[in-house]
Amino acid sequence: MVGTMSSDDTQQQAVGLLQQLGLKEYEAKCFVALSRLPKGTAKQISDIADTPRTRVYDAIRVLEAKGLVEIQHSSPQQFRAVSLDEATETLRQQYESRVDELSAMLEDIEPVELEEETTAHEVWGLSSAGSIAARTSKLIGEAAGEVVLVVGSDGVVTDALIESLNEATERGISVLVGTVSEDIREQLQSRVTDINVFVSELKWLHESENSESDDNVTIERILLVDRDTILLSSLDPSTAEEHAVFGRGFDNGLVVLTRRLMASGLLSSQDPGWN
Amino acid sequence: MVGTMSSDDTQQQAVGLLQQLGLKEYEAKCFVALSRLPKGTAKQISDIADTPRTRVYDAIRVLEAKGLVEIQHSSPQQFRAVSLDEATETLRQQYESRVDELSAMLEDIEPVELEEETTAHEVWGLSSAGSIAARTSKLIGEAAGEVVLVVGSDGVVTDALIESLNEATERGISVLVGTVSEDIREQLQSRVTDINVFVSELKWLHESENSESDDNVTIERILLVDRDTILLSSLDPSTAEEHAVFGRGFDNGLVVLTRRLMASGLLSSQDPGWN
DNA sequence: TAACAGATTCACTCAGTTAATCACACAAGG
DNA sequence: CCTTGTGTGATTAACTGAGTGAATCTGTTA
Repeated sequence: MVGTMSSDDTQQQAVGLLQQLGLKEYEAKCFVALSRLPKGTAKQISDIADTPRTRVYDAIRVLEAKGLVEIQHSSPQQFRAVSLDEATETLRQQYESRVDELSAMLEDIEPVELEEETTAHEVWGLSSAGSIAARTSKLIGEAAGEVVLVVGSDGVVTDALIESLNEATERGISVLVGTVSEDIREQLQSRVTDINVFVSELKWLHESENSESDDNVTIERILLVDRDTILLSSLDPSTAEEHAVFGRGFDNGLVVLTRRLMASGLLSSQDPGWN
Repeated sequence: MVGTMSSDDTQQQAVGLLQQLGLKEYEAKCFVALSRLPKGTAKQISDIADTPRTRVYDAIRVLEAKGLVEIQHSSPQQFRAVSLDEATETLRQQYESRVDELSAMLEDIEPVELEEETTAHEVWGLSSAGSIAARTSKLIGEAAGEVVLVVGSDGVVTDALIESLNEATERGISVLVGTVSEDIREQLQSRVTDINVFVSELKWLHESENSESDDNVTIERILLVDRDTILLSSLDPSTAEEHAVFGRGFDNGLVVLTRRLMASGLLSSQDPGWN
């Protein structure tokens, strides 16, 4: 049913998004309603937005304070939403400034006792596709000599990733990428210079894991940097979430395992029978 | 007391910002605490963050799902915040994608009944410095022939404004700007080509408004575009908020008033005795 | 002017969420 | 075996927001 969505559904989703962006339900509903009218009174908004008319005023007041709505102080009052461009720009700027402010503060605070031991042998878990992607780029950017990457789906191949890879090859880093499909292989080969991409036949990685146990989670990325840092993420089909483990240290168990794996994969790739 | 802030205050503010960015109090506190440590256990976090230890686990779980924290599944569990860069980047991207998605949806929805009458004689009010600035730029960008602007403080002179003005002069628009200080005048004259900037002696605009009534609000901007559109904003000293009125239509009362005002100001500016 | 209708504000109830505390199961070490 | 500390879950209290109706204000009409 993707692609076919009732206007009502879309509206509901927009309300949800607005709420995630910090608005209350009434505020979100009123704004969406106002976005559909050149201008409107409390009554009109109340009808369209399906909110108690008596609360429209509160909601609009908040929206006005946030710079999303303008008010005509007549009787009855008229309201109208600022243009879509202005609204998104306003929201964006508010958020940017908050993040910047926060960033500055945290930089100020950070200095506390820091007695660091060797981080070796540790394995950390992290979630959220966004932050895993960010970590991927960061690690590629920090590579000293070699990057080995296996991409499990085309969702991994973002502009940011391409950029990271190009930046790495320019630094003289050896970049070797394995993919699951010819499509992805071609795309990477053409967009990244001096890269070595091959289509992997690692069926045992992507096909149903034998029979029992794992409810067929799929490997999304494997990243091995300088043979001592590993990022491995998988896609949980039930929740559609991406989870990753991250390890560092040449003799970290996970790193060793993956290194062996990659080594065997690399050898196989030279093998004619390997495709 | 600005500039001198206890680490504790800063921490509290950071927590507040994080909450505005969508985190709960515990989540925010834990993240700030973790930002001060290379890594930490639930107990350490609980001590620093001043949150019940038994609730740290929940909070961290949420943070991990949002991509802000990574977890080492040992005993005891160890937690650590992703780097500041990664964190802000993650937050930024989440927000960006939401705004983009929202933008797309609202564009889809907007078409509802639109029977527009003449918008003349209406005066609209809007708040939020950010959105007033956005509106200012938008109006300058839409100018057909003439822009008259009075800036009441240097807070108005942003890069975005400079850009709008330059873009306007390049289109052949006549741009005339009045300022309150020689500083601002020089800055504008140097950064915008083909602009006419003068220092206004409009004391009656900026000085205490006579005696009673207004608790000395100050005029922040006056923008008159093509002699038929006006944006006038003032700064409320008690709340430090900027409020604006916006009117369109050649015979709109507010527009007429301002046009007369500007006209007299412009004439005076030619007058040697006017400074 | 009096009465009226709609517009607007305010105060209140109810429900869901979150903060805060507690009780308990579990593991490691003495 | 007891002690210490970790981790999970249940419970209560405080708060926030949704929803509703009464009170106030406005302009209009009889």
